[in-house]
Amino acid sequence: MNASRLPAAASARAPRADARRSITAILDAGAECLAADPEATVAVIARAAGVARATLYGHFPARVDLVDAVFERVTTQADETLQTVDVSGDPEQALRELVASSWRIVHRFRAVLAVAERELPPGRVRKHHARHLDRLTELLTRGQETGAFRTDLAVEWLVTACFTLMHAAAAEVVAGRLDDDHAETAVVESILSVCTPSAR
Amino acid sequence: MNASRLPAAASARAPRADARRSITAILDAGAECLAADPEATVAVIARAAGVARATLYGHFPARVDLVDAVFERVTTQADETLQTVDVSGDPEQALRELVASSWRIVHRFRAVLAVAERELPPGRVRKHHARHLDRLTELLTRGQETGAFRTDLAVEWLVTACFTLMHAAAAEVVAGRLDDDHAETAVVESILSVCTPSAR
DNA sequence: CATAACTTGGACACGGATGTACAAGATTGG
DNA sequence: CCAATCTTGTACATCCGTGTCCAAGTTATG
Repeated sequence: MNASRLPAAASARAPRADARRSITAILDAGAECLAADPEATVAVIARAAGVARATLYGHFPARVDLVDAVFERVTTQADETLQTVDVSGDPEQALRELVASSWRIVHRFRAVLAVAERELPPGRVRKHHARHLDRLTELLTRGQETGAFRTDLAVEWLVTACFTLMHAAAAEVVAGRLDDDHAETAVVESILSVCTPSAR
Repeated sequence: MNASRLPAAASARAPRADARRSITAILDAGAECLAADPEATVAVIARAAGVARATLYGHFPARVDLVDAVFERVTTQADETLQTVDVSGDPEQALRELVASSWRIVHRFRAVLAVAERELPPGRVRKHHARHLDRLTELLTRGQETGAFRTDLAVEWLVTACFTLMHAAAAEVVAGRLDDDHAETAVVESILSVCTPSAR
């Protein structure tokens, strides 16, 4: 379905500089557009990328392929950013820092996650997301073992709670009901409260 | 657009028993279908209601009208259920009970909320939702005054956190990553941890 | 610079959802 | 029982997004 005029996937070799430029433009625009509107049209994304629709279809045979590529790219970039956070020290402090670094990213691409969840084959999402889940899971588990975090709730739930609260904080900022500074305090403190053993 | 053959909105007076039956059937099916799939088609909903598509359009001139009506109905029913919860006693205990009663409802209709948020004019959602927000806000405020709940975070944020955690728990149950009992414990305990002053 | 690789714009087929329009039949309610 | 009210099936007009196909123009690259 795509081997005639335009190089897609892993057909021949050495894509031209030309093509590479288009591809990254499309991927960038894709991330942007899908983040703003999960139902963004292929046509819209192409226009935003400053490229003809036909060109886009040349590189991504179907919408699904585009979404998948965008999703992969976004998660990869996020991963690179988050790898700079040191999570090996004091669990509580590490969680503070990880959350502070994560919540804006989590937010910026929540919509991309949503579209991926809806349009990609089952499992694909979790696979790409694994790194992030794992990082948090590991930290929380370690914290549970050292007694820094509560053990009466399952790690999986704690992970979910963390992500959820980050999303919520970000959404509130977008809605204008919370400013950046307060949001960061709120999300960090709330998450700590949830993960920490209650002294009540 | 709808005054010729079928009675819509508030046209003439006294709709026939016949019609009232259809309407409630449609509303029920609408809630059901939209809860299962936010993108449920008008045709699907009509079929589920055991009614012809034309009949549905007779009562709800456009998809939007249907969604609005379903949303209103759902929030109203939820409100009736939640009014049975006594929130005048000990704040902590009251919050426990309110959350326990709420999260299943929140869950059952989270998708309806989603569709309403996407298809209804801005503001419409918050208006219908006001009762629920208010109830929680009131309780939390009272608790802050009596010292039962933390005051270092704004009530608005605490409200958001509560709703968010309920949604999350519901979503986990749906995804099969959490069973009902554990979910209830998790959501109640987590919310309490967030709202309660930290003794750390 | 010549050739292969890439882009472009527009036309088109297709499917699915929305909303309109009727004419004929079934119910209801006074 | 009769007239107004409802329902139904079906057909149709529209719009919109996806994906395909080309022929002609551009651009990169050995």
